[in-house]
Amino acid sequence: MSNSRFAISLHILCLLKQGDGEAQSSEWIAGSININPVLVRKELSNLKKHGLVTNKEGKNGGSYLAKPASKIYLSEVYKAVRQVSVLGTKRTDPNPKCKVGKQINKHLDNLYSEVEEALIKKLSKKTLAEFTATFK
Amino acid sequence: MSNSRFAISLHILCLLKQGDGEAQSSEWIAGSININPVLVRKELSNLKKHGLVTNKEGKNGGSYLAKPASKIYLSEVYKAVRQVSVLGTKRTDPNPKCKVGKQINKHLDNLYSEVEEALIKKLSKKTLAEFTATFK
DNA sequence: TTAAACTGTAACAAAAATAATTACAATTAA
DNA sequence: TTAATTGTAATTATTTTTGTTACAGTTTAA
Repeated sequence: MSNSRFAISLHILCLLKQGDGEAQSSEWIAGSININPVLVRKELSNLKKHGLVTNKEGKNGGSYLAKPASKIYLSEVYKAVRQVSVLGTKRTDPNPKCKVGKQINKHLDNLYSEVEEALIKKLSKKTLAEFTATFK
Repeated sequence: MSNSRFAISLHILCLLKQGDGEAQSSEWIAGSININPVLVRKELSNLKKHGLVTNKEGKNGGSYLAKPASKIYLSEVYKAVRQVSVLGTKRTDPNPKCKVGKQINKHLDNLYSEVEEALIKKLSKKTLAEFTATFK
């Protein structure tokens, strides 16, 4: 993952937690993260799809957490933004005529799954509430 | 990490292990991975810097493992190619005028370190020999 | 009932990261 | 001394990521 979706989503969630139930606009959120509001809306839409946020359209609309911060595990955030494997992907396929080339992808996939599992396990031990608790 | 350096490096190491001490040329390696030989040479140069491979220049030159595959931990491969944090990086800095924006990077860094530690721990449990052992 | 403040999303453009290519000097074996 | 190889710089091409523009749809409230 070399994009910044995890960081952006977590930042959004921190702001919503801090907002304490009040609807926060994507414009305001974008201002804190310092990115384009459209990107924020895209991430919000994704977080919504994964059940982490809810929102209101229209005037005075905005977003807020869909459940208490103490019930949001960081592993959920990871799963929501996850696209490719932790250890990267290759664009071209290896040479199937080579013994190693032919089999390596399968073995890499297995390895990546194991590693990702460990990562998710780690993230599932921390909640959004715990993460934000250390903010002074 | 959304580039494919880990996969490429591991692929190289598998080929060298299979090559059983004989020098393998970057051209041949590139053919198995199906990428440009110059990229292979760059990765080899990096793996060499990290003490995982050795090579011979000149005619009949090429690369081979610097130590037994049973002594090469996958965590070493990860550390050799690691550039940015597992969970991604953001290009722009958050707004320092915002309470959350001001502090989040520090907290993200801590979180990333913890997660990466878990990942490395996982990878340090598997050697190159074990990884290649399952290749038929 | 209409204007203002929002979200949602598509389409396109810009910027950055990644990979490929070309070129050639340096090294070594035979 | 020639052929096969590494090492590496410079350039180009491709892909991914991010930003921008535009506008339709929703909701509130004057």
